[in-house]
Amino acid sequence: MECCFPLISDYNRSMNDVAVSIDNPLLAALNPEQRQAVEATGGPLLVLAGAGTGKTRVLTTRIACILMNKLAWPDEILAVTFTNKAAREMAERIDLLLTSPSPVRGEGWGGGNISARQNTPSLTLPPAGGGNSLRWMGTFHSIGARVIRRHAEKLGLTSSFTILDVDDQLRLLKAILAELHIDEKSLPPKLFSAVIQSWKDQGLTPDNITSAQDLQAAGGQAARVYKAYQERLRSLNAADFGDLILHMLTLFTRHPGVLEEYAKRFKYILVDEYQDTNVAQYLWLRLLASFHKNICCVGDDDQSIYSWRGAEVGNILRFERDYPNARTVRLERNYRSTPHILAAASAVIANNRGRLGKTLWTHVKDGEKIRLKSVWDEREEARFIGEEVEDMQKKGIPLGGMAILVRAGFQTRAFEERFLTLGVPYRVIGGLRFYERAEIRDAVAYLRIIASPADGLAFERVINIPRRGIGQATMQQLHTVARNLNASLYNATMHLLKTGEIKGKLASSLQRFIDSCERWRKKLDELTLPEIVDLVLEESGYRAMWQQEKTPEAAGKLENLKELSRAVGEFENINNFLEHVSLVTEAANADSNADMVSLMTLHAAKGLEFDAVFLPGWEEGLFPHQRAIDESGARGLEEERRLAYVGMTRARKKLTIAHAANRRIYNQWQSSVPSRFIAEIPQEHIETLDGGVYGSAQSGGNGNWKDEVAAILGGAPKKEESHFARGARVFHQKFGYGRIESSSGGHLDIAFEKAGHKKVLADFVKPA
DNA sequence: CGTTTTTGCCTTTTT
DNA sequence: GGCAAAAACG
Repeated sequence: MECCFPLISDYNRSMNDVAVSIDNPLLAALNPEQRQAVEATGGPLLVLAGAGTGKTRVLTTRIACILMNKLAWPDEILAVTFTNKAAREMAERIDLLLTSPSPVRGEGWGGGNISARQNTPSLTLPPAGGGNSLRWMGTFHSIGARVIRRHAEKLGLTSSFTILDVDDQLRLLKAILAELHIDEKSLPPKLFSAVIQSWKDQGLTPDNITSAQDLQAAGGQAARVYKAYQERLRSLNAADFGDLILHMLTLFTRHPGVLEEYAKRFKYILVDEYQDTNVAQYLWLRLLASFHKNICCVGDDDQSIYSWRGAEVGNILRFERDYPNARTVRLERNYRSTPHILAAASAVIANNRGRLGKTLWTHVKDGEKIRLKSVWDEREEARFIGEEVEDMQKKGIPLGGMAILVRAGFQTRAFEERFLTLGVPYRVIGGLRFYERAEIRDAVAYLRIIASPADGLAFERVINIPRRGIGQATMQQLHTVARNLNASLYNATMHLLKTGEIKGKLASSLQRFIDSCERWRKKLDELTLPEIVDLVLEESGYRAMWQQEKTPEAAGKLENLKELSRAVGEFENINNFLEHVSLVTEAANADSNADMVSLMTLHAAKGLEFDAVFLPGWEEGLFPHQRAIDESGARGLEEERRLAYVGMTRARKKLTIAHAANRRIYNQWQSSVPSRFIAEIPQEHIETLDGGVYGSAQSGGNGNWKDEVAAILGGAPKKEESHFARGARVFHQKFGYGRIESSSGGHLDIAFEKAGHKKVLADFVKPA
């Protein structure tokens, strides 16, 4: 998709070149590079902002300066982020800059400090960008939704289209697979969902699926499923997350007039976390920037950790080629970490190739070395970190200033158990989000039916929750009738009731459901939203359903429902609320101000910082993760390394890395070798703690300790089993290459590439 | 149609 | 090993 926008002119040039006044007090608080990035308001600008170098500060000051110098009105600035949190934070900080005459001085109020941040339940907050009337500040998806609603009819939708969640998507795909007679077993809906998602990330509509490789995806079925899926979405007046970007591209390329309107409007475009943009987002930005060309992208190629979600580091690497007059500013002065931490992180990331390259430095002189701890297994790891946490707390570091960052979700369990026995307060960040909880989705589905009865997916979700005696057979009948009449499930139900085709108990049950919906809809005008929610939860019997269940989970669910009815009060109407709930996905963890240790994945930690950071599980196979290497080879390994870099640079003062010799994964003991990333840290930045199994092997300080470790492991119990680790690639004389699925007592369960699944004796297999 | 049993998952997941 | 979704059963 080439940029097809012909209206390139320089009519606005003179205005853009007005220099931001030097005596601006906002600039006084910046270092020279930051100031450059803020002052270069005319033309394309790439800001390479290393971890902890104050990129949010640059972005917000830049916007504040543009406004103060009246280079543009607030609604002529487009500022895009990836998360609602980032958008909200930016809005707050711009407000602060514009209202307080003398800005807060001091080094780096750089990244977000979780203990200082109000992590309030965002369900109740208004959409970001409200306060300072920056109407076009938000996430790619929220801006997409807004643009698409405005021009919905050009895309075959109405302005009230619904945004599907992942559940809805899968349910829809499942129905389509059934219609197309595609076997769900061999080609599961999830596979199609992934392929379609990745196509949308690349900006490919069904008509654009032409490459041989794409046409073969998912057994050669993906292209036609994609087509059918998009048709179904349109007939349901719905869009999925990917569509929120893809439809904008379609809109802009098919209707140049619309593109012109937006491209002319946005005199300044700012993009946060540019390294995380996918191709579709990249194309979209390029179209919008084609007129004024005042696009400022801030990012860090070393922190690109979402390629598996379609992010293209290439976007940042090619910026200078795409915008010939682009300026590049590097932010390299780090305001967060001590020298040892910075040097270690820099040394690790230096092993990656194809970087744009930055050298972080700090004026801070002192600071501790990184501490490295070897432990026997994950229980000892948890015990060690638990002790350290208590120790640091005694020394005055609040629990809220500590975090344990893991590669994979299951790792948090050992720590949770440990903290529970120690009585150390902790919180797990990530995991199930508020709106993803089943009870919230159910309640929202009821609201969706009230707001738009044609919402068949919502109808299907709750028609039998609580139980109304409507099962598969009835649903099938409803679907058939709906298809024949070209009507919604809701209308089909009404039709069947009218004609008397459904009788008896079933009919009265359905009738009651329909009557209730009608009644609730009529009340929309008289009652407030919380009253509506309460009414629906009460009259539908949904709340009663959970009240009858006397489990602790049920109590939690009722709490969440209460929270929901409280939260809707903040919204003007039901549609505002529904839009918000589909686009905002943050956990409503109530008392986030409490002093607690944070447990999260490395991915979830991006953008945060802590006084003390613990990085457990630095073992080959887990980190770098075997699957990343298997699936993406050298590229996968480099992304794992960036993840290591992100993790290390979260720490302000204390950084502790740990690795275990043995780890139980899915109840199988697996012995492991320390992560190669540990070996990439220069010795002079490491302090090796004793007490571990092979602490002595390392303290020798020779470069060969990896071998020693392997030797020690050779003597560890269950050697045979660990020799063939789960996931390891092996070779068998008869069956060829394969991957170990499981092993027990010398018997291996192997998925061979050619021969399929086989059980074989370990003796007949050797590592590939 | 609703219950019980069996099977199949098991890296990360900004919206 | 543990959990959720499908299949089998009543």
